[in-house]
Amino acid sequence: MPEGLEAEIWRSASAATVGRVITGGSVDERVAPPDFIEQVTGEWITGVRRVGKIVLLDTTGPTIGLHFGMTGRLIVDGDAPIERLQYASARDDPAWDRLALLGHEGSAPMLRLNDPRRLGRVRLDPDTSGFGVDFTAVTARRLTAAFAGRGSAIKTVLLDQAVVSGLGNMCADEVLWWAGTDPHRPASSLRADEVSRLASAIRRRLPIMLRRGGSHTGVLAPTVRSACPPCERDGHPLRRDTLGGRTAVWCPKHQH
DNA sequence: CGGCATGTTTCGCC
DNA sequence: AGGCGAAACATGCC
Repeated sequence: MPEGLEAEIWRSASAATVGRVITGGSVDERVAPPDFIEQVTGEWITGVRRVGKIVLLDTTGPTIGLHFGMTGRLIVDGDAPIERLQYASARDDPAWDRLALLGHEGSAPMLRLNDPRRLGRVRLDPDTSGFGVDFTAVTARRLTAAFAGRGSAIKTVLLDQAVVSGLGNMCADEVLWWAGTDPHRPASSLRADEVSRLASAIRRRLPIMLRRGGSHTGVLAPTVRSACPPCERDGHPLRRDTLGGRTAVWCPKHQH
């Protein structure tokens, strides 16, 4: 579930660490550089940013990049901003901590990356140059340019972080549902009005889901995805297809 | 027990 | 060269 929306929630929560010094910590060396703690200890956190699905902590030393994979979550000052991760464990087992950053001596870690499946990554000075337009800055013009020459399915192209950054599987299905676009359509085949509807769906629906708490709060919420009930818009049964190796949930009646 | 799961990276094939 | 799709990664959960 960690998509751009979750990264945004965690970025926001991480703001509490700005101005603090990193006094030490621990990492799982399978997901972070071995000298990570050494590199950041003694540095101050000067700001927090988000690029796509990555949370960036700027420091007086290197920038810390946090990538959450499929099951990672961030705990700031002992508080998980997103308690229940869909499809991930609801438990908060310290054995799954892949990173812990310590602040004031004697207090709990100011930041913990907890990730059972260990598909997340912790990086120093990550290269963020390859990311496409952020999901918060999508326009019809930018999408049109990005879709040119892309003959693969629009759903797959939306998930390509070099095209639009921050969209994950659930949000991609969600915006296609709202735009009324069949996820199998070749991206380059979308007409101007269809690209425009898609851009509007991304700009209008995602902020609503962000306010509701993340990518699992849409029309195609996890329970809907697994049960495929009648479409909320027109009553036609939703369909599940495998597309680009992932599950696509969509309505064959109103998505063309 | 078998199958499925939100994401990225890698690899082989056109 | 670069787009594309499949496989791999790792592990909890239903």
